[in-house]
Parts: sequence; C-alpha cells; structure tokens
Amino acid sequence: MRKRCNVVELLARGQVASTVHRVGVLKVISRSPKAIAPRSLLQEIRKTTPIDKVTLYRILDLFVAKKILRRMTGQKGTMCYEVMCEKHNPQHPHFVCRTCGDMECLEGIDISDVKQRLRHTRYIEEEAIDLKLEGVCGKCRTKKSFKKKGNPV
Amino acid sequence: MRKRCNVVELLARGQVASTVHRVGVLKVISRSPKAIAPRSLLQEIRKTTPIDKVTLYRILDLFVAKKILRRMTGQKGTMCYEVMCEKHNPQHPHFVCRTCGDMECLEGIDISDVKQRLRHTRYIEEEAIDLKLEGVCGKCRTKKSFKKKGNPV
DNA sequence: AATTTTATTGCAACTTAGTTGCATTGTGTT
DNA sequence: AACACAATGCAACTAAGTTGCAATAAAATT
Ligand SMILES: [Mn+2]
Ligand SMILES: [Mn+2]
Ligand SMILES: [Zn+2]
Ligand SMILES: [Zn+2]
Repeated sequence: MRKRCNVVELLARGQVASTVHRVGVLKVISRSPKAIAPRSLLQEIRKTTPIDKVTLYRILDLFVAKKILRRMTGQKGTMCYEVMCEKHNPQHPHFVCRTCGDMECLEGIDISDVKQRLRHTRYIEEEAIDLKLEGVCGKCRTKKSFKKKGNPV
Repeated sequence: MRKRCNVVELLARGQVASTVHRVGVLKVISRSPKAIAPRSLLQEIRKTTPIDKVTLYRILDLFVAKKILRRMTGQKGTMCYEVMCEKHNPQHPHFVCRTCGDMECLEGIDISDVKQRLRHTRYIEEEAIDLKLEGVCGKCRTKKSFKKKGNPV
C-alpha cells in the first residue's frame, strides 16, 4: 500500500477519539508495505514514543471493531493488521511462507466474487474474509539449507 | 465428514509407521464432524489412552508434513485439524464465529477455481489454501446477550 | 536370545501471544 | 478547582506451542 490513507480521516470514520498512541499505531501500520504483527508494531512505535503492549493490543482491538483495521491470521496464528480502506487497500488474499513466516499481500487480485458466492451458497452473515495461501516463498526456496533437504525445486 | 477414511490407509499413504498414539489421534480427528483443535483432541484421546501434549503436537506436525492432515487457523490463531482426503473430505472453506469461536466446515463448496486463479495470477508455488469467513454464527446471533448490545439482527 | 541402534514418547522447563484487574494519568466539563 | 470518564501503564496471569533430554519401545544386527 504505497498511497497512504489519511490517518485523521480513518479515525473520524470510525468515530474514534484521536490520541497520540492511536495516531502513532495507525501511522506505522499505514506506512507498512505489508500486513504487520503486534511485535514489529511495538518495535516501530517505540522508536518515537514509549508504549505498553497492553495499550497496543487494546488499540488494535478497537480499530478492528471500528473497521479501521483488518485483522488476519499470519504465521502460526499470530495476528497481522493492515489498513481497512477500500480505496487505498482493497480486500485481497495473502501468501504466508511456511518457512520464514513472511506474509505477502496479493494485491490486485479481486476476491469479491468469492465473497458473493459464499454468501449465497449458505445462509451466512459474514463480516470478514480471510483468504490465505501457504507455501514457501522465493527467498526461502533458493536457500541451500532448503534445497539440501531434497525439497521440490 | 460422515464417511470416515480408513486410518490405516492414511498412515500408509503418508509412509508413517503405525503406533497406538498415531492411530488414536487419527481416529478421533476422522470421527469429528468438524475441524478440531489440540485442546479438544487431547480431551477426547485421553478418554481411552493417556497421552502427553508434546506427543500430540509432534504427531500433528508429522501428519501435516505428510499430508495426512490439513491444518488451518481457527479462532484467535489456535490451530485446527481435519483429515486431508480428497475423496472423503475435499478442500473447502470454513466459517468461524467471532463470538463463540466455533468453526464450521462449508462443505460442498468447490474452491479449486480460486486456487487456480491465484496460482496463475502470481508466480507462487502454493501448497495449501486457507479460506475462512468470519462472522457471528446462528446460535450466537439469537442469544439475548448479543441482541442487547444493539447489534444488527 | 542378547546386543546394539533407532524411533517414539514423557517430563520439566521455557517462550511467546494475548488477557485481566486495578491503579494512575490525562482530558474535557461544570 | 472539582468532577467525570476515557485512556494508559503495570503486574500478574493464561494458554498455545516449543525445546532439550531422559526413558522407553520397537527394529535391526550380531
Ligand atoms: Mn494485505
Ligand atoms: Mn473443514
Ligand atoms: Zn520464506
Ligand atoms: Zn457463535
């Protein structure tokens, strides 16, 4: 997501009061080129402002509830977050590397029809869709430590 | 998954030696009507045989590596497992309830075309697909504790 | 059969993500 | 200032999953 959303607008849209921490969290997430986990998020934010992890988790929960952020499961079940903005960051599937845990946004792939289809096939009121591919990323595939084990090229 | 896979066949297919614990784990999973988490799995297995959680986790990892089981992320990032058998339990999306955490298999919905599409759009060697919907399940929707909060009906 | 080797399991201790309760601080209002 | 209430911090906790190593079981050699 190169074109960044306006942080103030996002907060307004969710009717969430603006605070130093909230703005800080949102800034870091909206600048990240890919979905980001609380761990990295803490590291980044703390470069400028001290913040407790509990505060971060609470802000993240709030943002997800207010539809300012999308939450998805990354590697091993740790959560990842990205800005929820149809304009600058429309819904898209993700790729997670089994080996290094890296998550890649598969942007530009429309999956709205998948949503439609699932909604109509069963009587379900879904609110979020989490479409994820798992495999081994390019980097890991070329590492000799990986090749050595007789894995498929 | 009503029609159960043959446990012995599954082990043979994955070239995995048969042990009491492995058979036990596989039996419970293959009898479960829905994807099951290690926690419930332990409970079930222990009704007949004592087993350490480490053993269970190791068996699960092994089975996933050998493609005997599919692993997917359930609620909050806890993992869930189901038998990987195209015949008796073909790949399908899942629905996870935001409130109670219950996971439902959306069987009978073919998503092979989604796989195809993703594979061809980007140069990715994916090995597994995890397509998940999140929302509030029927049970939770009708609970008064849920309605009271002014949630949409 | 006895011995050696290898695979599987159990135990204890640890790591890490996320949560809960409560005290403290900040912010806006009268 | 005094009050109300929202946001934050701190400490302690829960729960999933992992790691190292010892104990046991199974398989292979002798
Ligand atoms: Mn993304
Ligand atoms: Mn399923
Ligand atoms: Zn990788
Ligand atoms: Zn539910």
